[in-house]
Amino acid sequence: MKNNIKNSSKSGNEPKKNTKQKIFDVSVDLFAEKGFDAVSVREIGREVGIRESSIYNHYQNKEAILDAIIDYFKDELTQSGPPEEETESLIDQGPEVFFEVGARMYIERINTPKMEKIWRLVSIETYHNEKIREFFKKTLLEEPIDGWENIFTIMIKKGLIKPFNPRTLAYEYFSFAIFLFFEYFVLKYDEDFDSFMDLALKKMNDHAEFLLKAIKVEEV
Amino acid sequence: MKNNIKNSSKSGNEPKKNTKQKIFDVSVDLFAEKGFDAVSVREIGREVGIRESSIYNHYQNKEAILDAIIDYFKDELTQSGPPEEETESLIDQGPEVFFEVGARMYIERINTPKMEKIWRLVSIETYHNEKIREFFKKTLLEEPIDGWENIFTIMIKKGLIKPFNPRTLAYEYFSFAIFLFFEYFVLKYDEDFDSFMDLALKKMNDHAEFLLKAIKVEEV
DNA sequence: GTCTATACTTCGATAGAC
DNA sequence: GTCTATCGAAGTATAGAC
Repeated sequence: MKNNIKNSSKSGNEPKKNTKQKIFDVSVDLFAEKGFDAVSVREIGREVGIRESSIYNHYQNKEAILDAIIDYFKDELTQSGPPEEETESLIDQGPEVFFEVGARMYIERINTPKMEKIWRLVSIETYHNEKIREFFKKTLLEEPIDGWENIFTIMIKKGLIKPFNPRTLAYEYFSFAIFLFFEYFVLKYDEDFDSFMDLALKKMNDHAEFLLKAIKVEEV
Repeated sequence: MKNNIKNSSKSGNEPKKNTKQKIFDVSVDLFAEKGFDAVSVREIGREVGIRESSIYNHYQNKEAILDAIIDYFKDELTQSGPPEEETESLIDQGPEVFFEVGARMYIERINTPKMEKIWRLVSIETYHNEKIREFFKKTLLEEPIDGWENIFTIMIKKGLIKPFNPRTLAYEYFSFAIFLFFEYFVLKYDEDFDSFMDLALKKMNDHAEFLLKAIKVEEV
């Protein structure tokens, strides 16, 4: 069944990769490297191995390719989202555990080379494209902030941390993640990184540890 | 003497604004609003009130206008830099005072509408232009981080704060400023802000207060 | 589904008259 | 220093043959 997705021809020849998929993948590469405006449809076609006019048999126009990429990005993020119901029980295991697991879950949203490139694309086109900007504001900033505010509220209720303003805590914690994204995807993308994810995870955990030391209720 | 800069004609007619200056100002407006690539030389000429070909009598090409803007930005930042020598004595007045004054000095680098627009321009073109990106990394990230590391080192030596890793503290403090810039200039620039500077100053001071509470040595 | 050919637009930049 | 006129390059997109 699954193979039918890749090749719908009856004779089942060698599994030639879907051209539409090729266009998608090539566009991710090029957009992430050069930015949307700096990539021409001709260039995409050249990399795929077809004429630019053939692109339009698969996507209505250049913008539609970008839209498809953003849709893919949204889907991947949604799927890798937090289980919701497990939040409470996870908190009960102590704030340290929660931050550790939370950061790992978040960073795992960049768990493939393709997703890492789309993160880059989103980061550098956030201003130039209003759809991306609104998506960034809502899904990558406001929703996480609300989520963390909620988590800190629970922690305070449970007496795990001192009663700071939970919204303040949410910003204190999460703004550091935004900074890490900006530092890596915008400022340092072309530099040598053995593994951004490992490094970011470590930095985020150090940050959480520092924050916790400041707000944790001492055990008696 | 100073007037000669504006109008070098002998007869001293009505003080007509320098065309080169007009091009500069119009370009700042347009680049900050739409981004460098999205603004054409024709559009700049139209706003200035001359043909696009006349632009080239004042600047060698479009890129040269951007370079001039960035140079202006650098000069303004350098001039408003910290006095260096007063750092130590300022620290002696207590960490609270230092953070307050430091944040104010920093935010005052966006003290004119023109500088605010160029901040925006820098923020949105940081990726697309390598000169801007290198400048951002060096002058707006690494140098301030080094500076704050130095300041925290002094504070620790003086016994004002607990002996955390000063570089960690520098990132804990300053990453929040980068986040504020990103949030404002990229994500929320088009929204209603009565005064970004007042709001950012307050947020930065709240952040400093929170940080201080965590690291300050209690007075005995 | 891919190709050739081409329409149409916009861009940065230059030449030369005034 | 500004204008008109124009060039060449590059871009998106479409029409129609195969």
